[in-house]
Amino acid sequence: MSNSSSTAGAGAPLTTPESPSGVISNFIKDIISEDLRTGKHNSIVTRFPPEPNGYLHIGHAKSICLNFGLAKEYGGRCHLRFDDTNPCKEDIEYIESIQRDVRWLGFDWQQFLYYASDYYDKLYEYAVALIKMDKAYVCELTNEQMREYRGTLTETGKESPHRNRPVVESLELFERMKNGEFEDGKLVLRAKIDMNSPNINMRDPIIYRIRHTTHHRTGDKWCIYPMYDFTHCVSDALETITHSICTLEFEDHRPLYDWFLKALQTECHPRQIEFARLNLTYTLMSKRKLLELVEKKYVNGWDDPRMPTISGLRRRGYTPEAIRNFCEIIGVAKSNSTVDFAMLEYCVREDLNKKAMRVMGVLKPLKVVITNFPDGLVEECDAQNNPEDESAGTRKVPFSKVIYIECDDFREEPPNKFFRLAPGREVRLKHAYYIKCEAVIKDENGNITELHCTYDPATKGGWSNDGRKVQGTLHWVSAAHAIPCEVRIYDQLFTKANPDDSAGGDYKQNLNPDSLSVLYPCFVEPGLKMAGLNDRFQFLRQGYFCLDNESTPEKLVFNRTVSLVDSWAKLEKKMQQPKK
RNA sequence: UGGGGAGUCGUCUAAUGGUAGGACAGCAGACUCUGGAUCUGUACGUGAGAGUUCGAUUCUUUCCUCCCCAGCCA
Repeated sequence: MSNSSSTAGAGAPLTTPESPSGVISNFIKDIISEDLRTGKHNSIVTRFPPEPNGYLHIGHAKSICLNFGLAKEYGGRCHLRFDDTNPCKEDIEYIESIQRDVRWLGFDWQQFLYYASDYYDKLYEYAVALIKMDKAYVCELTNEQMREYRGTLTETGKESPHRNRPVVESLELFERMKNGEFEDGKLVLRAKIDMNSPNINMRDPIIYRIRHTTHHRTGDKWCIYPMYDFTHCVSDALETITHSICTLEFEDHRPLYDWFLKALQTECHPRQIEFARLNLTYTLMSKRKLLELVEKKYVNGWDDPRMPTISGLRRRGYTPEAIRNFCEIIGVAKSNSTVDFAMLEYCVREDLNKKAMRVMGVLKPLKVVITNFPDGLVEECDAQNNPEDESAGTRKVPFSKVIYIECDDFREEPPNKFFRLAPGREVRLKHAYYIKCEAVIKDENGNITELHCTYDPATKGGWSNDGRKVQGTLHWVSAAHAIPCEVRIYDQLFTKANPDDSAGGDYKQNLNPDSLSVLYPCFVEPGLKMAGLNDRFQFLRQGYFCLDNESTPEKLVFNRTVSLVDSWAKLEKKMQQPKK
């Protein structure tokens, strides 16, 4: 990897950061490296510009990692700027959540926190300047008329009758707009560009509209609000952004971005670069749809662990490291793409495997009585906390006559390759003893209620000194010491890889009715009493878990972040499938 | 049917005129007190055609497919 980057004497090592192996390049880095090499810029300034009208999701994480990551890698800076120009949809709650999420992801905007609304005065002045240059005018067309005049994709537009009104008239009208003399929608300020442009964005786009709405930051100071296209480029320029990175759908807006800045002759003229937004299988990235899921209670809030939101992933147990690594390995390009959800799961498993403390928890308990184990005796078994990390140490786990094992770990009639417990079969209890199933106890309906097993005292710790081998190792919890708790198992929120793929065109038809399963009582080893909200656990042989924020000391609630790779489940599924 | 983009293993993504590589997913095996992890092996791709060239994913050209744009949203 390092041998290919020996650029033949490119000659500006000062500004060309060493790509440490493992850092993946992309076309944006190529552009930046070139800009630095040629001296176009000495350092870079990027920005992450969310609109505070919803919670951040994993797609935003890609953008955050890109923008902040670029700044970090090239020794520049990245601004956090709220693009708050539409008070009808925005809210202070979102501003707070966005800051929390960006910070949690591990990024720091330092003192560079901005709001487009901070620029309202300047934006107004720039708009006036545009009018004075005869590059903008106040238009009285109604919404409907405006649409007619705009033309279509294949037909050019018509010029507004107000297009050539005198500058002074527009100036006066615009001031009166600002002063609140007109009701919503009555007048707009438009850029005077070209109604015949094949690019619809250039057909005299609206710059300002009237909205008698209280803004979450500026209150009632303004009743006119600038539109995105005007606001964004000006904000970028004011902040001396060097590279304005946005998603593909704004490609068509770039000529407009450049038109404004050229007309206004701003000192700084950032370069807009577009990349493909993230799509993930089995989930949605549309803010509108995520909002609908929240508002119509298909999920339990923005931080529902099934949501692809940062707050949902956090609650689910994902780590910032896992998400950052994910954003790194998926790459950045310009073609629309949909990343396999398995890639995200891979990242969280990889991270948690290194960090998570191993514990034992039984999700679907089956009672086992060790018939030859002394009544009342409690033994302490030594258990490794993390085989991947020696420094994590060991702990003691109590073992006694009555324990719980996993229902799935016993089969009265074991199928081929089932290595777990069955009548007459011997298995190992992790960290404890070999046990052998001697009897299956059932109720009057034939349901298994408990197992009677015997243990071999000579196998303490889980080893046999006679070379005898067992095929399976089970996790378990001592019944007398177990803590009952609730465990929430999550599955995909949607049943289809592309949730938008539905007959009626309604993604909600693809909602997975089994996306949440609540298990109770589950039993976990006693040490888990001390679990904290930031702890991550691997329930041995099951998956990674964390405490849910609804958990209380009286009733522990765990979320399953992700299951372990389960090759038995895979095998079993395959065996069940009819041979073709 | 105007304009703007994009087409590389199943999925992401490299290679910019010189061996099509990596990751995830898949398959097979080794190892293992987690059927985890780890390790090994394996299969799978340049949208199609024509041209330039010793040589094309890369350059030219024709075609095909997909995405975005007709908010007083961003």
